[in-house]
Amino acid sequence: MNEISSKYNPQEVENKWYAYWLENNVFHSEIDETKTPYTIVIPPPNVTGILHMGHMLNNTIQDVLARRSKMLGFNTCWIPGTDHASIATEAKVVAKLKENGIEKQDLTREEFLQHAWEWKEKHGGIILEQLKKLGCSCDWQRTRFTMEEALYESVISVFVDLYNKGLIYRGVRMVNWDPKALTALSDEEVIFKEQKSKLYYLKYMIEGSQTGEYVVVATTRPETIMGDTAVCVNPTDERYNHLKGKRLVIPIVNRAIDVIFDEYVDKEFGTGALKITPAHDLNDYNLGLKYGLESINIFNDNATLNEYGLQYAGLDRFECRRKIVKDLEETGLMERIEDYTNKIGCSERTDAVIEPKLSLQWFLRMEDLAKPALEVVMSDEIRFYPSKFKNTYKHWMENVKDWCISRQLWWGQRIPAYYLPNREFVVAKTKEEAFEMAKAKFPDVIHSIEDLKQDDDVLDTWFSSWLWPISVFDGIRYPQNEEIMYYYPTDDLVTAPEIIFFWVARMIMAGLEYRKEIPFKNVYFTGIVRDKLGRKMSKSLGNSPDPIMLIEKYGADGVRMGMLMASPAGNDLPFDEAYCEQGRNFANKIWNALRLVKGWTTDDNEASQHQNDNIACQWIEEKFNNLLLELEDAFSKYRLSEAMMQIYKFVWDDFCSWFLEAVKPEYGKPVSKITYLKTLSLFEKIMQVLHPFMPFLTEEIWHLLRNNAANETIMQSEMPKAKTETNSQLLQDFIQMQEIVIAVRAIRNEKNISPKAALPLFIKGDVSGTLTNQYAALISKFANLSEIKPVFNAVEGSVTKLVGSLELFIPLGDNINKEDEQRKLEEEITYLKGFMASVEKKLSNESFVAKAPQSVVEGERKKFADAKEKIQTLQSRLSQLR
RNA sequence: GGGAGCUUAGCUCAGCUGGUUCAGAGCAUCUGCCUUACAAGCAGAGGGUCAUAGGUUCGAAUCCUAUAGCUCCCACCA
Repeated sequence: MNEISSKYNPQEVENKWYAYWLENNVFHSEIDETKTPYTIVIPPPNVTGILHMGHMLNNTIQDVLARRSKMLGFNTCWIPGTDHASIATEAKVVAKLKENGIEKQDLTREEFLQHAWEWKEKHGGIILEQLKKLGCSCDWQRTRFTMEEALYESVISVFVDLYNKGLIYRGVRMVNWDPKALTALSDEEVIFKEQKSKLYYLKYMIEGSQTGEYVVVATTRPETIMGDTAVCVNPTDERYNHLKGKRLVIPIVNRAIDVIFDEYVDKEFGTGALKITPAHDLNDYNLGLKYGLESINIFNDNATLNEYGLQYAGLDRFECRRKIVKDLEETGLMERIEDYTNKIGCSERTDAVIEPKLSLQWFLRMEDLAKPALEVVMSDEIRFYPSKFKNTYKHWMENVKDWCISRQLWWGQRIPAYYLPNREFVVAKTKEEAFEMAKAKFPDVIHSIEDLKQDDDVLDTWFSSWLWPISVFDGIRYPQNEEIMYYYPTDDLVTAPEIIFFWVARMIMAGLEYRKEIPFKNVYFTGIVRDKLGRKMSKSLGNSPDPIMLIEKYGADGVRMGMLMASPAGNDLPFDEAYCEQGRNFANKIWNALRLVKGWTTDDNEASQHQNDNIACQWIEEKFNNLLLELEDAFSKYRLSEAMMQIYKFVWDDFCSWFLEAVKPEYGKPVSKITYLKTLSLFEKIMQVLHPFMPFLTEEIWHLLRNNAANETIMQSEMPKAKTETNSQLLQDFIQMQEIVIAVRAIRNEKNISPKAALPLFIKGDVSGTLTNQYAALISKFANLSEIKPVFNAVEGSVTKLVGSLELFIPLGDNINKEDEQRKLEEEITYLKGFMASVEKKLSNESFVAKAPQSVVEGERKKFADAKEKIQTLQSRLSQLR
C-alpha cells in the first residue's frame, strides 16, 4: 500500500500501457464471421500536419466509440491514415525548396515529386504518432495513405469510369484561381473575407463628344480596365438614355468600347454604370457570353499583368492598382474615391486573393450523383447528429454545382487523359491502354506511344478522399473482396461540420455510386474548438495550446475528459485548460479510491457482513445499474459528454462519498471479506464503463485490482450489462437516510460543532423505512452520532430540522439561541403558507380540477396536505419555544 | 440577399410528447475543516422574472406570433 503514491502519475502509466496494447495487438481487427463488425474510418489528417485541438476532440470521440463498441462485443476496426493534401503539401514543399534556393519551375515533375516524397517520408505521419499519445486505438496495421499505390489506382479507375459514363467533362469555365499556388480551386476552398477597400469612380469619355461629355463608372478594381470590353447600364435607367448607340473610351487605355443595356445592373449602386471585364469577373463573363463580347485576359497566372497591361505589364495586380489610380488622378480621369467594405474571396490554403480566371478544367457533373445522396440523408438511412445539419445538407444538395476536379499541381493523382498531336485526347488507366485507344481512334495521327502527352494536372484531393471508406478496403479495385464485403458500410463517421460538402456529401455519393450502399450509418458532427474569447483556434492567431504539452501536463486521460466535458455533438467547444485540470483531478480521485481499497485488510474468519455494508452494497449496485441504463441511453443519442458526466458524478458522489465511506472500516480494522470482494468487483465494473473515456488510468487500475494477475486487458473485457428491474424502495430509503445525514451535517456547520464531537439525534415522525437498524447504523456512522432514537414529542433545548415529514432534534442545551431558532421557524412557516396558498388557488379553480388529468390534481392535493401538516408541526414547535 | 440555429445561475450547458426530474448539472463563488484514500481533498451554503412583449391553455422554460441580440451556412452585387 505504501508504495502507491498519493498523486496519480500519468506519464509512466500511459507509455507502459500503450506499448502493451501494441505488443499484444489488441487494436487489430480481422474478419471474423461470428462477430458483427463495427467500423470507423478516421478523417485522414494532412500527412504533413501536426495535431491540433480539433483533432484531439475528433479523435477522442472516435476512440470512445471504438473502445466501447469493442467491449460490447463488436469486432471493432478503426482505420487510421493520412491524406496527401495536394495544395497544402505542395505549398510546403515549394516553400522548403525556395529556402534552399530551388525554384519549382526549375525542376522537372519527377524531380519535384521526389522532393515531395522525401518530405512526406520525413514529416509524414508525425500526426499519427501524436494520436498514439492521445491513446487512440486505431488498427495501425491498416494505416492507409491516399497516395499509396492501391488508393492512387482506385482514384484513377474511378476517374476513367466516370469519364466513360459521361459524368466527367472538360470545359472552359471561370474558375477560382489561386495566383500563389498557381492552381484552380473549388468554390468550397474559397473563403470570403470582409475587407476595407475603396470604390473608384472613373471617367469614361463619350467617343466623339465635342463637349467632353463622359460617364462615370464605379469599380473596386481599376487595374482591370485594360480588360474592359463594354460598359453596361440598366435599360430602364433614364439617366443613360443618351448613351444608346454611343461608344465610350476607356481612360488611359484609350480604347473605345460599346455600351450595352441589361437588367442585371443595379441602378442604385455606384453610378448605375458598370464596366464589363469578361475575363476577370464571373458576372461580367456571363454578360460577355450573352452579348458576344470579347474577353481580354490581362493577367499572367501569378497575377502580374501581361502584354495587354500596356505600360503596366509585369507589375503585380495590386501594385498596378496603386499606379493606375495615381495616373488616373493625375490625368483628371478619376472623379472621386470612396471608402468601401466588401467581401473578397481568398484561398483557404494560401490566403491569396482569388482571381477569377477563365481556364480549361475538368469537371464532374453532380446532379445525378446528388439526388440519391440527398435521399438517404432525408430518409434517415444515414443519421446526422445533431440532425440540424440535415437542413444544411439539403440546401447544398439541391443547389449543387459541377465540381471542378482538376488542380494545376504535381503532388496528387495525375489526370489520366492523354493528348494526341491533333489536340484530341483519350482517357485510360495507363499510357499503354491510352496508346491502344488512340491508335484505334486516330490511326493516322498516332505512331508511337511517345506521341501521347499526359495531362499535367492532378486531381483535387477530395477526389481521393471521397472514396476513403471504400478504398481503404480496396473496394474499388476489387469490389467483391472479403474485407470490403465484411467491413463496409462503416458505422460511425466523426467529423467537422465545415467539411460536410467537401467530404461527407461526396463520400455518400461515391458510396452509392460504387457500392450501391451508404458508406456509413451515423455521422457525428463535432463542434469547433474555440478559445475563451470565442475565437476559433487557429495557427495564425496562435491561440491554440499545444496538445502534446497539454497531455504532458494533465495526462492523456485528463485531456480527453476535458475535451469531452463541454462538447455536446454539434456544439462549439469553448476550450479552457480548467477542463483538463478537472479531468486530471478526476483521475487522481479514482487513484486515491484505489489506494483506500488496496489498503484494506480482510478477516478471513469473519463470515458475516456488517449491516452497514450489506445495505450499502445493495444500494450501490442499484445505483450502478441506473448508471448503466443512463449510459445506454446517452450513447444511443451520441451524447458523449452527458455519458461522461454521469460516470463522473457516480464515481465522485455515489461511489466515493457514500459507498466507500459507508463500508470503510475503522482505522486498523479489517473489512469483511464479502464487502471487500464486492467492492473490488464494483470497482472493476466502474473501470470498464469508464475505460472508453480514460483508457490509461482504467487499464492501470484494472491490473492493480487484480494484482497484475490477469493477462486480459480491460479493453478486451466484456462491458457490464444493465438489468431491467430496479429496487426503487431501496433507493428511496437511502435518499431519506442521506437527507438526514446532510441535515445533521448542516446543523454542525451552522453551529460550528466539530465533526469529531459525537451528537445524539432524536427523530419524530414515521421512521419505519429509515430507522430500521441498518439505516440507523449508517446514519450514525456518516453523521457521527452518539445515539439515535425515535421520539413522540419534541425534545427541549434542541436544534430542529425538517426532513420530509420527519422532525429532527439535536439537543444542544445552552448552545441554542432561541431567537435564532424562532426566526428560522417563522421564516419557514411564512414560505410554506405562501406555497399552500398558491396550491389552494389552483385547486379552487374549477376548470383546473375539471380538465387537468386526475393524477395531477391528486398531486396538488397531496402537496396541499403535506404543507398543511408541516406548518402544524412547525407551529407547535414554535409555541413550545416561546 | 437567402437559409438554419441560439438566448436558462458568474462560466459552460441539460431540460424529450406542456403538469413531482421543473427550475437542474458541472465548474466557479462563499463558509468551516490539514477528519489516517485524496487540499488535485472533505463538509455545508448561496445564486436564475428561463432574452423581451403579446397570444394559446385549467396550466408555458417548453407551443404560436412579433421584437431585440448573437452564431453559423449559402449567395457573383461592381
